[in-house]
Amino acid sequence: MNDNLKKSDFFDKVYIVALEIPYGRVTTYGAIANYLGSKKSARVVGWAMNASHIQENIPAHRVVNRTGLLTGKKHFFGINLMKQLLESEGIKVENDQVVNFNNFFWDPYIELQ
DNA sequence: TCTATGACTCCGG
DNA sequence: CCCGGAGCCATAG
Repeated sequence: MNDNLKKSDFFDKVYIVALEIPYGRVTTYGAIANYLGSKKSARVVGWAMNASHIQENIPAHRVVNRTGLLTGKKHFFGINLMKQLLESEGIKVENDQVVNFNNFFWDPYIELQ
């Protein structure tokens, strides 16, 4: 039926966009939601990230909230894992927040067009 | 079916 | 940006 296809559609898109995030760059839940056409569905993007553990190679650590705060860090195995992953990519994280976030921000709506 | 929840965001102060 | 309040939408129970 078309409903099972429809159900995985949004999550699948989120995963695709997440995989398109370049190394050493970060984006926001709202940016992904906006790219998918539902700017208001930022929380759902968070849900997709929460369920992204079923998928492999999903760089969920590159997705932060609009201020660059690592709101999802507690959902990683280690509390410092998200920070470590970002810093390993050259992104400075201080007090659970990305330093110079605007400089690393990658907007799929603009980059992917 | 309905209610509650949340890895969010926008708005006004 | 900080703070409090409201809106949004898919999932879980």
